[in-house]
Amino acid sequence: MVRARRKSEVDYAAAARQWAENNKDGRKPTMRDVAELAGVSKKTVSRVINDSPLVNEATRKGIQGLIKDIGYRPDPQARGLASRRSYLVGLITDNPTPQYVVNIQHGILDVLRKTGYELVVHPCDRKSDTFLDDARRFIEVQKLYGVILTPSVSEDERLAEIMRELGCAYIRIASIALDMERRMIVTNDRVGGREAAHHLAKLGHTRIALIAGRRSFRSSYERRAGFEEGLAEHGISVPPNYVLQGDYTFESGLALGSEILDLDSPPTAVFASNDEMAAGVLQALHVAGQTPPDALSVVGFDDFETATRVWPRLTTARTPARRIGRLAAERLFEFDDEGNELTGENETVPELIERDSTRRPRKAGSK
Amino acid sequence: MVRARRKSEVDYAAAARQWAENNKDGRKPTMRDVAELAGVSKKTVSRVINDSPLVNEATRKGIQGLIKDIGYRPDPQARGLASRRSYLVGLITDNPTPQYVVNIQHGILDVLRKTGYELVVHPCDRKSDTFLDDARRFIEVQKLYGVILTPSVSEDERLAEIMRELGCAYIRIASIALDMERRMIVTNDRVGGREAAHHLAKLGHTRIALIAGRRSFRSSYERRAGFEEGLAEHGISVPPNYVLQGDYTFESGLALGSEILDLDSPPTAVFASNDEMAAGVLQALHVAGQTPPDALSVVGFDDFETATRVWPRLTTARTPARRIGRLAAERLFEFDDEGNELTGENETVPELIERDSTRRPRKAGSK
DNA sequence: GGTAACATTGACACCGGTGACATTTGTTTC
DNA sequence: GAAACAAATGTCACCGGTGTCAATGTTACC
Repeated sequence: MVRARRKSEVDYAAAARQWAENNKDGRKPTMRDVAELAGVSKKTVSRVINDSPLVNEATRKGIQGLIKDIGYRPDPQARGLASRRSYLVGLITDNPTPQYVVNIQHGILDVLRKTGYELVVHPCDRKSDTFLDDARRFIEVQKLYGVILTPSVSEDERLAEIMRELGCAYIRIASIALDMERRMIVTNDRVGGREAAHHLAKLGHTRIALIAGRRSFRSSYERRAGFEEGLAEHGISVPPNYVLQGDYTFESGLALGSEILDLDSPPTAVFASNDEMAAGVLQALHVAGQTPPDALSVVGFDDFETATRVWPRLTTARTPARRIGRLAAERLFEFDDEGNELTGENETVPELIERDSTRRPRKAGSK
Repeated sequence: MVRARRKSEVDYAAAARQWAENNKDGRKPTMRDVAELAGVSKKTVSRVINDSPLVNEATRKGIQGLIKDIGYRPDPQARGLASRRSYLVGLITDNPTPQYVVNIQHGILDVLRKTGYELVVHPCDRKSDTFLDDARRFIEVQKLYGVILTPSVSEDERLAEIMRELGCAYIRIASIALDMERRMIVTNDRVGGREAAHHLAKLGHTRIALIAGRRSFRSSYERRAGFEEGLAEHGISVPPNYVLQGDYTFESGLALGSEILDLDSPPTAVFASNDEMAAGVLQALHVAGQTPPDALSVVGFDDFETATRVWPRLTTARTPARRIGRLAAERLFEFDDEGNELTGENETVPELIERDSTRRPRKAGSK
């Protein structure tokens, strides 16, 4: 029972003091320093910082204390070089909405901060013909621990294939499950579209237009499908001339907004597939001297900053971007290629936020 | 003259072919592979990839070709470990405006992409009491090549002192020169404030309110000072009850906007120290059922996305964030502790963008 | 022809860790 | 009390480069 004494002549606290004295010049301690002070081999220290179970409890405690006292930090480069990995997480994005990207970043960093990993950002252009090569090089050269992908790059199968080939853990954020569960965070945009539809239907709208998002984004399809499904439940459908093709930019919303106004029999409401386009529609109305929501109810999607900056403030389906980032990062760290159960959530569902950009239609019994 | 032949029996192209054949299993080549194929020592290869002048021209060309052919990429970890540095650039921010941050990031990456360096992002909270320690650890542990600091962390002298102490190159982005020229990118916000003032004065405004930005941001002071200076040139001054203290957030603009409306004798124009607050003021007007710019002219600052999303679109002084990021990164790479001349620009000047949120005041002869 | 000066290259330890495997010590089993 | 085993720790080469300094071959100059 009482063992411990074998070598615990070593007084870790004293060792720490000794270091403080002998190191007036402020050299950063290395693993070797720790090992010498503790009277053990580097390997044992290595085991301690890597939480190996093969270490005596007393030794572990002592070394941990020593490490703390002298402020030792393992060098990620050296660690990475020896173990052929790195302590970097990549974020590959090509999303046009800055607010989305920043929120995702914050969410990821919420998790990374506790881990000692760092986030390397990598915006890219999916249309560039060097896109795949660039991404591969990035991942390979940096030996990334893992990568988080946002729409629309997250939807690129060729990229996913590369990740697999390189054996790099990755999490894809997308609006449907494109991959094995452990590799996905799904933002259920379809539900968001449905909610938006219900909202407008309940208000009494029947003549409803739809502005679709950029074709290369799967969310564009999901949001639309959800919306049409939702309307269908109320026996409403969107006629072809009420379906407009946008690209998720404010400018497209602006242009399409005025197109809507010019229609022979304009709708009483529009669902724009994101806030930026919804903001564009609102602006088109203003430019035309009309007053939303009286002239036209507008529903957006995302609830990023823009939604509350415009007037009237947007009714919109919220995409909890920061939370999505957090989930993605958490999942990355419990990433598991052995196929064990994963614990965390992996789906977010948009919540409809009702604000001022929607109201009952005029004709259908507005007050 | 004709030497070259000494050892150039080595056929680099053949060596490359040989590699392709013997490496069916797709191992990543290392410097050693290159060296062996080229029939030289690792050190010589090292010299080639580091552009050392101590290499024979023919040898250099040959090795460069070989490197390209077999797709060799030096390992940044190994390189960094040996030379006690890294190929990472840090971006430390605490700016509340996502659009600013993303644009700065893009600007930096525009430059980094050509270099092989990667960008590690590090938002922080200047008010946290571990802020300085966290930053120090980040820089020290990652051995950052350099760091770019944005307002307001860029204005923290204690942080700058740490950077110097760690011998880490850094660039501070701020609205005045707080440091040696080679360490600064100055965004001349004062001029922006002045331009805004001239604009309003020329329109005929005399009763002008001012919403100041967050006190902890130097830009807040500069924008205000510039604005007041500009007005002074027209013999106008801002009375104390027209000066309101905001914090650069939309919400503060919203709240202060309604305060302005409640004033006994309201101004005919407001200068909000950034677009977010200006957007808040516009919204306050809308909420109160008033119509800008007739009711009140509003000038913002920054010209980020928000400026064009709101209605009326903001007249504002543009902060070229992406360009600022670019300049900062360029400067970082020509950073020079020897005090040689620096070539690049290190100041940006805001440009006033006139849009729809300003017009002549009613009383003073509006049409 | 001898040698100094240069241009070019190489040898080798080392950066700070980890992996694979060996060793030591204490405990159990029979 | 020897064998067998488990727990705890150590040894040593190696990850893929760079720094330092020495070695080599050439050319220049007297």
